[in-house]
Amino acid sequence: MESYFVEKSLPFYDQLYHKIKKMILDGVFKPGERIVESKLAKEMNLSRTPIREAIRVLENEGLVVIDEKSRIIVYNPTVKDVEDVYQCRMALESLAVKLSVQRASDQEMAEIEKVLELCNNKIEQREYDKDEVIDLNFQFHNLIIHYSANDLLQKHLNSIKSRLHLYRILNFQGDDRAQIIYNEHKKIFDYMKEKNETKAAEAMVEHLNHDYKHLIGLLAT
Amino acid sequence: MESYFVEKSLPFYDQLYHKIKKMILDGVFKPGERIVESKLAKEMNLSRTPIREAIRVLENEGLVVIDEKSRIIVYNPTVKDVEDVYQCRMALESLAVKLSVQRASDQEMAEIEKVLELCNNKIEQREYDKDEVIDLNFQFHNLIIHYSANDLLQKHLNSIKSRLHLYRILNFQGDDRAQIIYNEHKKIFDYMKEKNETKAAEAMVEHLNHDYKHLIGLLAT
DNA sequence: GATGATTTGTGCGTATGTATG
DNA sequence: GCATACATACGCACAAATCAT
Repeated sequence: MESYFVEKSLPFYDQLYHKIKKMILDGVFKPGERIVESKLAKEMNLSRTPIREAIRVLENEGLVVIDEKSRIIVYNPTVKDVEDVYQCRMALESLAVKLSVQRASDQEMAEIEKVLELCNNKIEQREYDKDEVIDLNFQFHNLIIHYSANDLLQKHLNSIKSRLHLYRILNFQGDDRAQIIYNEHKKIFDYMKEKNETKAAEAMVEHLNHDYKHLIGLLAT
Repeated sequence: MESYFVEKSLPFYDQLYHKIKKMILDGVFKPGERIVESKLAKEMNLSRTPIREAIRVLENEGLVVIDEKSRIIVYNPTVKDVEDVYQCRMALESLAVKLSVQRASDQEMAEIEKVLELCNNKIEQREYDKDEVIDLNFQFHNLIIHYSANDLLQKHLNSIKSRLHLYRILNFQGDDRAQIIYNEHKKIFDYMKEKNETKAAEAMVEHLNHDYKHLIGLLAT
């Protein structure tokens, strides 16, 4: 009978945290835009209390900022912020790769490889769905982070990923880097397979550095 | 007249966040202990509303955990957590050192050096105040982090520092490592002065690794 | 500016769930 | 199992600050 239990739904403040976060990352609320508690409350059919709790969490994560007049503003990154984020990302994701090399099982490695293969298959088609490729690339990074088996590392990288998502909303119009990215991912993975964590980490840093340069290029326009 | 303005005091939820955090880090609330909103509210002479908002932030930072019955529990680290934290700390503080080498002005470098000297002076006395030395060591790390001039990095390291503080409460009885720590700090700083960021970062990782080993040793007992 | 409408900060009441006896 | 005492989740009310007219 145990499998028939009913999930107790999460408290509103928790659900709201995820929901508002998603709205920001999906661009429903745009960077620099104001969020009004009372309006949100009305739209969601809830009181302001759980909404305020969710906002405090988003504030702590840096996804919203409280201005000097207590208004809630969606975080609006500066170019310096992008640099800061990428420096941290390189430090943390290169750690993630090293740990994954040490800790990922054969099966887990096979999973990462499968994502790479799928990505390669997509790219080889003349007409492929860009979003699918983006998603596979995202998965590649996520799997490595996940198999690093370091909860705190995952948490920090999660908050970094949120910010990256925001940058995408701000500027996303990729010229076609799918092939380049695939090659770089492949290189990282090959070193991982050889259990060469140093080289794998270096390849990751190099990859992220290209990504950074590319992003900065877009932001300059 | 402009310099005579009166500071607008921070909202309660914000003050409470700092206050409750301090109480946890000072050991007023001990790891594993329960915190009861309504009691806190009574003690502080406030309603539960701003307290709840502060708790949500502390929860997000991992300093308190909400258990399956919605109770607030002070975070109680496991040995695995210590490993996780130190891995992240090494990745991030070695980045901090590298950035500081690139970015710290001569004056800022002199400030770090002064902290080191003060520390050395203290140690050379037969009878010195341990807490003062601990504080100076803390300052050494803090200055390096600060002069890295990367806001996000500082934020992540701040949350890591909170956790380290908790470990101290759990187990703090240092056998005397003051001299060893000073030597390691000196080594890091000497490389910084030579603008050798790679060596400085390596020395930092080595230093933190010793720290980690030491802490694990204490936790084992 | 003065006035009414918003919006935020905070207190409080209540329902629901949990522990205790 | 029931009754009582707490705790938490949430809605609601009101004051102070801010905004708009």
